[in-house]
Amino acid sequence: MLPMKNTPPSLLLDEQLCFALYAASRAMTSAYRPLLDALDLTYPQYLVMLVLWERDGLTVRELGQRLHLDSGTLTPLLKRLQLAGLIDRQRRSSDEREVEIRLHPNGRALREQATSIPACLASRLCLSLEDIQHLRDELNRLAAQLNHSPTKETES
Amino acid sequence: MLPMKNTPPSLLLDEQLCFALYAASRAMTSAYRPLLDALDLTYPQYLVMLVLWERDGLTVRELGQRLHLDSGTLTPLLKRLQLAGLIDRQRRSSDEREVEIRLHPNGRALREQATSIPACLASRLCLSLEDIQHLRDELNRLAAQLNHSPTKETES
DNA sequence: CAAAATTAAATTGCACACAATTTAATTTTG
DNA sequence: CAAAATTAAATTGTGTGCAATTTAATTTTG
Repeated sequence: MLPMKNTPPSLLLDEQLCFALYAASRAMTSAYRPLLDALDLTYPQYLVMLVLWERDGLTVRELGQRLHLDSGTLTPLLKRLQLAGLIDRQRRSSDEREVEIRLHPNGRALREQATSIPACLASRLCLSLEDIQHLRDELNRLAAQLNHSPTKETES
Repeated sequence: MLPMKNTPPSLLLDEQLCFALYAASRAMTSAYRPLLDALDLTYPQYLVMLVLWERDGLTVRELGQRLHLDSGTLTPLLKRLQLAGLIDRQRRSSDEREVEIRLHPNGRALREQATSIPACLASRLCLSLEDIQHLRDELNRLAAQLNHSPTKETES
């Protein structure tokens, strides 16, 4: 009775969820850029600052767990934040392998200038707060699915 | 009567739509990686091939419009695809400014090996096809919103 | 306790993204 | 038609992402 519409997955670009994600993510980063330029931050640097404003004194490893980034990405990024005078990096005396990241006063103060950014972006989406939250939750579920079911299970 | 829940946008990482997008997009790319490794393609290279499999003989500019990428990204990527023997690049005689990208037989043949990839990925999402399509459409609307309302309008 | 295994950062190398500039070809305009 | 403006790629430079390796510190184990 119902229209049998079982279209198999195609190779058409515009039908790919992956491309919609890729394009939307880059569009979002581009939308942040002019706002972050005013704070002299890149988008990934902004994410690091969000984490540190929530909880200061994390290690590189803990930052990486929060953002799903490894030391190959974080180490040079954090060096740039340090050079900009926003953070401090120092080895933990309790475990010299770990590097603790702490906010400098400048970095803590920068938070004030960032408070208006989320609302500024949200206003451009033409979506209700509920829709935004729902979309965010869907994306988080999606990422969790992808991260928790790797192609090759590491057989125990 | 209804619970007044008008939470203002916060700076908490886990409440940001932008981070959900950023994380989901990278998780998606990581999920493609093992499948694309078998074809010796990176994810952006795969997107270029998707476009060319749909319509051959586009210029760098047309490819860029389709993927929202500029020549700074595409030129070296296309050189690598050419080096891999998948495409051919040559100036248009009708307009020597333009470079036309054409599939090599190898590049055309690679399509067969790619046909199973979308279904393979879709199966990992634990979402119905309808849900996937709906999410894709929402993301496309979101990207369109962000791309069509730049922060600084270029005053005509 | 010393050798082996593990762990955390850093480093190296490659491939994007993207702003800004350059080069070359075409189109517009005075 | 020639100079000016525009356009398309390429180039240059910076900053991610991420795999793979290296270095140094800690933990585990025989």
